Amino acid sequence: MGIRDVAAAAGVSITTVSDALNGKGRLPDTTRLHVREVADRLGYRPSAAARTLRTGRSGLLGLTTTMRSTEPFALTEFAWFAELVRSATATALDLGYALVVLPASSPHDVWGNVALDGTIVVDPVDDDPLVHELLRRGVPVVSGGHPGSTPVYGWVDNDHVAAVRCVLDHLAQAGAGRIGLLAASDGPGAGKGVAGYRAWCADRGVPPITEEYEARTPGAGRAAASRLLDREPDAVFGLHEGCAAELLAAARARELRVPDDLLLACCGEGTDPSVTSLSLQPALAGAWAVELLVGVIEDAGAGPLLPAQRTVPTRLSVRDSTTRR
Amino acid sequence: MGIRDVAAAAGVSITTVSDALNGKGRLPDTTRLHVREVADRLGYRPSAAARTLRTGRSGLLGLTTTMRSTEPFALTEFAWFAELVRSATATALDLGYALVVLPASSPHDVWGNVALDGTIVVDPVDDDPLVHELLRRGVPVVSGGHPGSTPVYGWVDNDHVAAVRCVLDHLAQAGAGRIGLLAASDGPGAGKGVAGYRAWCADRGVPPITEEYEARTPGAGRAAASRLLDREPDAVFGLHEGCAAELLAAARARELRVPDDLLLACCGEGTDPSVTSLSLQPALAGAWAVELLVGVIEDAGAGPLLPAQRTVPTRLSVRDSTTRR
DNA sequence: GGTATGGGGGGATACGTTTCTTCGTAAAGC
DNA sequence: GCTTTACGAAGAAACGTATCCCCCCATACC
Repeated sequence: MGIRDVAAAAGVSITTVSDALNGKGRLPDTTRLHVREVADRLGYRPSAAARTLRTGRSGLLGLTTTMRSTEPFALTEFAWFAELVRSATATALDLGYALVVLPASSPHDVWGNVALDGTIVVDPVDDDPLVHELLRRGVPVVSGGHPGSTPVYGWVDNDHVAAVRCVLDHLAQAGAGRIGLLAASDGPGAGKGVAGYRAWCADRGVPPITEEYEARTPGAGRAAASRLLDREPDAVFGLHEGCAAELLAAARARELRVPDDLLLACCGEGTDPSVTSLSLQPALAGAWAVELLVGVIEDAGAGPLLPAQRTVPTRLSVRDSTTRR
Repeated sequence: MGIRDVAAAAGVSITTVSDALNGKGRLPDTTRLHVREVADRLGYRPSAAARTLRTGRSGLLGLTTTMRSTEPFALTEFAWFAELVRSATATALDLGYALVVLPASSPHDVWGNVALDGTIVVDPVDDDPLVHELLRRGVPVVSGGHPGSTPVYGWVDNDHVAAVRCVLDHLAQAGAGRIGLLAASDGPGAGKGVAGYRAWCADRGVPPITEEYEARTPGAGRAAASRLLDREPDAVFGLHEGCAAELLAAARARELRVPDDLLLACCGEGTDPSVTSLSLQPALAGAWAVELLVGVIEDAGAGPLLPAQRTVPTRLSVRDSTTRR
């Protein structure tokens, strides 16, 4: 059931059918309508594969991230990533594309088996080999998070330093004197977040109090949270999702009340509605990354466009955990 | 940079290159290695589009669900659906497929532009037109949730009646006498869930106490929860995600303590770690749906297989909200 | 009468694979 | 010496679309 059959049934040529169905060429409306009617009657559906082969466009965008184990999602930032993917999917669909989530590497060669018009790489490693491979194939790449030295067509990212400063300022204003930081050393933006914290401390002339842990190691978060509280801060800031839960548990264990004895704030999408949290707005990041990517794809050839960059704003939700009664 | 160039560079025929790269045909290892070496040196990558056109297989699975507005996810069951998608994606990748999430309908004809080897339809409507269209195209369909009268190749579903009974038994055992039910009337399995509840009540000879609301309407959940508590139950069961939060809020508003004055349990993925909840195990549902679908795809032609069905078990996590001190 | 003009439509090719079929040659079996 | 067998490899036909380019026929214009 190809375009040929439609052409035969309608008594016209293949060219005419293609033009009629795609609104191209110069055809009288009568012909156009006739062809469409015949195509409908036959239940004809054009082959996506053939169209892709011919035009070189598949309408498919890839989305990937560095991942632990075979899971396609980074567990450290599950809520953040899930929301980013949801938003990216919706935006892609709005623009006429479909989005497929792929692992950075897999036993089967999935990357080789799917034709991609472009790809979003979330948190690429430095000089990401996957990105280089994609660019070599001519697949445009936009990154989520600063791409480092990896050359890409564009990227979206939060201003991590400003974000950290925002939270710290808020804690200070709420009366905190000794602010501790808990971070997952392998979390996204960890380096910049910690650096921003140290810079802020240096500005104020206060000593930094930080503990880090590997998110992959079970129990490491709990232990680090406990170590942090050992150092007797009057406020704590969790740089990554999950930090809040660990800190709350550790505080409860030593009978510290939040916010009375300890102020608590964290980055992340705030599953706990009582904890002050700084949203990184993953929905915006996902949507903008897709918009950037589609822009690159559709403007291909329109001059040597510099890598476009967009900074995703953060949003601080002040809640009970930093509101002294 | 096609297979032709590789053939020319290696001094062999196209057939030989194809066979060498795909491990088919009868070729001495020397030839195979030589061809592969040349292909590598040239940086040759086979065209997924051409392969798809020729073989009729794209390695792509679709996943869709009935949705409100243009969002590709049903918001009522966000955590449930997100986890199902995550698990389905991972399983598909393990089996060598990629998964693309599509809306049931969209302004752009995305369904027509992507070649799918099969599709999972989550919570299809009765006699789903999308499913019929897919089947007409020859795309195998597996459904998540009972397909009703829609003909599909297989489905996965929870045993909603048993699930409800399980929770009610638990509440009764925990000392509940008057158990109220809160349900989103447009939630998945709502009909069966409520029916199961009524049946359970009938068995015991106790009057059912139910309130329903439309999840789409803002504030409806809060109002329904309040109405339910007006009827003075000593335990409440929220059939859908979000019910727990509404019920907790309503209980707090009238100074009922949980679990002392009111036992609380709900279905859902339990974002609140203090609420007893019955997980529908969306990860299992997603994985099994993919396995079923891939089975259908790869056994195509191996006899007229009856629709395969798998029942996803539920798991009750008993927590503080139903544990009397 | 000859030639622009423009609407309407068809032929043929290319996109890059996979695979069916065929072909030659050399060793082995009778 | 002649037929089987097996091996190694190539030719060529699809798969279904989009599109470049050309052709034909009126009408209109000089």
